[in-house]
Amino acid sequence: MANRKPEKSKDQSRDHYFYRVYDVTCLIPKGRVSTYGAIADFLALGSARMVGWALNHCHSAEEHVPAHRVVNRLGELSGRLHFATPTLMEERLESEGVKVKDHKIVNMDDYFWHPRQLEEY
DNA sequence: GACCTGACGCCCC
DNA sequence: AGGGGCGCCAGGT
Repeated sequence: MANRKPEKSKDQSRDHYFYRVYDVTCLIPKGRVSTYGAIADFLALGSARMVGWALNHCHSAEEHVPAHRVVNRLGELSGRLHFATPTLMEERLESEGVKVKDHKIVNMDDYFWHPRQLEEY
């Protein structure tokens, strides 16, 4: 995981990066949320922007990626417009027990989950 | 090939 | 304490 990927092909490393982002995203427990920065920090690859870029292509993934559990560091649903419908993201969050008010998660600190917590167990 | 933009976030004022 | 600037890396124009 800490090992940097040798350069191989650019396409391969891109797909690999996609896979890593999807993988971490799928680790977010139901009813919890994480942030672009936390995922970028955990992967130690690219930047928070690249996480958003990767998630933007999650429709290419065969398996369902719970992209609705990824928000910006303020708890705002900045990616909601990229879902099938503008309200789908908050609908999914609400259905998991996460309160959303005005496109923003209420009590973000209570729901925030950092991938690093996985290793602390 | 330069320039802008983005599902971001830190630093500075 | 709120707002703006800039770095980040890849794609689109």
